[in-house]
Amino acid sequence: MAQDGISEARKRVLDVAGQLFSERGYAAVTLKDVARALGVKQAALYYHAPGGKEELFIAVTEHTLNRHRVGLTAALTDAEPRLTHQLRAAAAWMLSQPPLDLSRFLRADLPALSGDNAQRLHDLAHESLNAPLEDALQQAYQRGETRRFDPRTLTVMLLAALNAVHEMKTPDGLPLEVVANDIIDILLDGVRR
Amino acid sequence: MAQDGISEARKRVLDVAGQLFSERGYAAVTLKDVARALGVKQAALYYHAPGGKEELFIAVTEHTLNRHRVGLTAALTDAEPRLTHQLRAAAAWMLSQPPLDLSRFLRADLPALSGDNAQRLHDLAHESLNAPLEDALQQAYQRGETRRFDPRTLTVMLLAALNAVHEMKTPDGLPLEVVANDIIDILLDGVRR
DNA sequence: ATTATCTATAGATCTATAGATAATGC
DNA sequence: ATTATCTATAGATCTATAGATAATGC
Repeated sequence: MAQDGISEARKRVLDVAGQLFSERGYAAVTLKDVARALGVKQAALYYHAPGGKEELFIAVTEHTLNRHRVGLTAALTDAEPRLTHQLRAAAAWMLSQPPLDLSRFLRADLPALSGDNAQRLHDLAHESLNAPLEDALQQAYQRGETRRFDPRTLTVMLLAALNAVHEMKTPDGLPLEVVANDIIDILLDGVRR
Repeated sequence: MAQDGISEARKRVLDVAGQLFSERGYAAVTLKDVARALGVKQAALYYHAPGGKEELFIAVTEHTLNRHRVGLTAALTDAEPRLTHQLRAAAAWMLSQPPLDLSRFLRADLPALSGDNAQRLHDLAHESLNAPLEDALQQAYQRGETRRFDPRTLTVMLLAALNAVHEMKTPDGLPLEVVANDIIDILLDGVRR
């Protein structure tokens, strides 16, 4: 067993449930769906989340958001300190993960939870996703790389656009990263001649 | 009764159910929720949609997407034929409507429907939302207003970003349209210095 | 003893159907 | 006759609980 108190079985539950919740959202995924994807019976999930579906969703979401906080922060700090490279690294990270529909998360998933839990996850999402990007944008501005703009708006756009790209799964054509780089080029350079 | 065979009661059902489905998605909205919002009993919905929840969702979605096709096309053609004005008009239209999370729609709502219906709604969504914007972008390119770029990617970004803006409901601060114009400025001009 | 599962089932919720009721329009 | 609702309820699904089982670790 791992020192940090997170067993193999638990990690697998969080990963598999995370994939499903991420894809279809809280309401559309039943505990039976999760159990089937894991190859266990539905009641077995109550061992890992005695509080039931809401507790499972919260644990899964915290797990996912913490992974994003670490991965996104690492991408931004490890990249060459120029906005283009940082955003490309951030985009590559986001595309390596299951799609994350923040809009649905805030508008549909969170309101289905108890007020306290909703607030906590809302804050964690902001801290894990928006904050690192806003900071990087802010610093790029201070380095003189950009004109004046609202980093909150650009961050929301970037997250929404990257999630949407996940959709354009390019069955045949160009790889996702090419499309992601297009997105960043547009955000940085625009399209006006 | 209206000539076009759409009664007042039916229109109200489509509007109210549309608001709910748009906000929380197919799975998260129960027929009881819709009925409560209408002030009727759940069984009454089977008069308007004898086929049940899926049929209701399909009617509602077709209603919503057709409204968008008309509204979006009108915004684009009525605006002065310059990309900035056209996109601002398109943004104003989208923000005047209930939020539309295309990502959730494609990834969570459609897969819950029968294959045929999913395909039809998928096509209608593209025809109503993406196609008008892609055409406008294409024409702007041909007028020489933009550099070369992929209109599909920019359209997906724009729709995702406008939906996300719906979220930043600016309890106190600046009105949504200001944020929407920021978005369009960034897409057209970028932020790089 | 702890971990991770199982079977069986209660209780709640949700979709859908059957049949009745009342108002309006021919 | 058509439109738009209602009450009552069957059947399916979903969440959650109780108690048993088997493997591993002390």
